[in-house]
Amino acid sequence: MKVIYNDGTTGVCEDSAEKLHILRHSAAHIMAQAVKRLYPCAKFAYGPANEKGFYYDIDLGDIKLTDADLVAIEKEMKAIVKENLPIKPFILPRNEAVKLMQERGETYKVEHIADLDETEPISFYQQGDYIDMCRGPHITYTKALKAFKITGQSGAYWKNDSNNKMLTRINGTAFETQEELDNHMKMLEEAAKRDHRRIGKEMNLFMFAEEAPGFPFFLPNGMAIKNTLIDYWREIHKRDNYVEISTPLIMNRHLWETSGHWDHYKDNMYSTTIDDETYCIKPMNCPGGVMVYRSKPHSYRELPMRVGELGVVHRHELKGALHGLFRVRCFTQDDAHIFMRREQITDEIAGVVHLINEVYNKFGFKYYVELSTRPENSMGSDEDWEAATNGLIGALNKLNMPYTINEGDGAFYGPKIDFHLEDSLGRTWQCGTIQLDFQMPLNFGLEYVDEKGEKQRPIMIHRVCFGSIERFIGILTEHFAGKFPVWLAPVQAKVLLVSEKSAEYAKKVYNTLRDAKVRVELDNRNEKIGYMIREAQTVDRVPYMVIIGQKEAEEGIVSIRNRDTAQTTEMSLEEFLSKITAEIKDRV
RNA sequence: GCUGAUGUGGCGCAGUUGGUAGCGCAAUUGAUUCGUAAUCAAUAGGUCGAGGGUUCGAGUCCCUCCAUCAGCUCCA
Repeated sequence: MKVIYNDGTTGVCEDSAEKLHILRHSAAHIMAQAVKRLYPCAKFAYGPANEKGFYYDIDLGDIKLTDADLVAIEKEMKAIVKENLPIKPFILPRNEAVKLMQERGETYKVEHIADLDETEPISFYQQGDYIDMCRGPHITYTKALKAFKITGQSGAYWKNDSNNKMLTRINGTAFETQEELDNHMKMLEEAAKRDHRRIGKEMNLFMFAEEAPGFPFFLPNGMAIKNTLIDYWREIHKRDNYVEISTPLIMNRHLWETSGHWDHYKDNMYSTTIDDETYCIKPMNCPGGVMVYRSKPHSYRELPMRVGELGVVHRHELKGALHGLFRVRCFTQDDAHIFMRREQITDEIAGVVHLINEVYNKFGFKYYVELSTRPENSMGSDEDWEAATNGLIGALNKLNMPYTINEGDGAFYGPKIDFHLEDSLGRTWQCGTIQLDFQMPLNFGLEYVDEKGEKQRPIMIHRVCFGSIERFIGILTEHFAGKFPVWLAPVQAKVLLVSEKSAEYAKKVYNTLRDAKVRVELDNRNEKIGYMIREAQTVDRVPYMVIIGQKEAEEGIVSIRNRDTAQTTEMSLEEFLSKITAEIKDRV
């Protein structure tokens, strides 16, 4: 693909990712040109390419765009492409650049120039009468943009700051060929079919009600998944020498002042008044865990103490942020707090990283790791923050774990390692996190007695694997498109009755499976077998359909239809029982 | 919280310029006893998100709230 740079030279771009990025960036310009033609008052802010496509943030004054307007903009873009305008760069010294943008009423660009390096000259790209301040490079003619689509509009703050004015963001995407664009649109449709909110409704996993926005109700099927995950969690934690506790949901304000949450997290905490005193509903489990530690003296011999808690927390999230199980106001953290000595930091963090890695591999998730450093509004000394941050970096380096740094995104009490899982739409969600904390032990005066009989202050790790069990179930639902592996499936086997003549045998098969603790259901309705299979396959997504008719009853066997292969296999009931129970036990 | 959109029986949807709510699936009942992705028929089910207003008359028009969706911001 031929591209032009801001010094006017041209070149050929071979790298496919880079090509796509340039193409999309040029698409953003062409869209802006189309918007300017239709809405001369438009002022442009930022208009970059991203991994999904491109967007442009535009100030349209009081104009509100409708879907029809977006269609018109897309049509105008096609016209610009057809005109095949040459795209030409030019460079201006700073003062002339400001002047040009002022003349054209581009106040956001003027503000942008003020943010740029003062010594650098400023480059512009022009196509027809449209001029955009831009670093480039771009395609050389508008006709090189062959496949694009406007995908929607939304609001976006100028410079992504909620204190600033909200602009109109028009989103689009572009590809090198129409075929790639079509495939992309098809992929989005497929992803929408996997939406956990839709599947959760179909499979009766969970529900929401207007009376409790953001607070999920778990239905029997969803509860089966939740409990199965918890069983798994308890098993691996017990193996790794964790103990488990449970602490109160509601504790008084004084505690939250001590922990620092009152100062740093007040706006997100629900509270209530009991006997004229303010009590808070816990948004985090750590103070509870700390109180358990503090309840008696500890020897260095007890450390590290790994204390787990499946804690239900409530946080008042902004209503616009709520999103199915991905973002709720009440969720269960698979939390644990590790109390340890300074020299145990690296080993303990490494142990947690191993555990989280094991859990994610179990489900076949892709993930990446981020290190978040000290935020602006935080507590503690610089030395402690530096020591804590170096502790995390040391452990990551020791494990050769690649990571990126997220500056200033740590918790208010310490830096953290975040694990981000990718969902079916390519969005990433923070799940696991490991936070190193020197503050909470200080605030609560935690101690242990060392080998010399002297009192020392322990260091604390806060960590979760699933993060939020609710969010994790949402991600699992989309990951598997509702076709959960046998061990997780809410209904693991469904007995389907061909005709009432074999009802007695079907009941026996059902009871045998049920007695072996298989999550089994019996469909003995007067329906044709095809009808029952269709429902078990497409709605319930049951891994094994156990078909029982006269043949099976007479021969004392079962016919097993596999959800994933659609193949039917005949076998003895004992054989099926040992197969399915082994799969459940081995968690496959 | 911000920008834009949406809100009709359990679910998915239709309802033309305001005239008193319909369809498919599911449910219930009856018939059928039928072997691998939908058997036929009948029945029942809705104060059209909530509250105000305009009108002789509002699911349709106006206002205010609530919830949801796409994003922004924020976060597990």
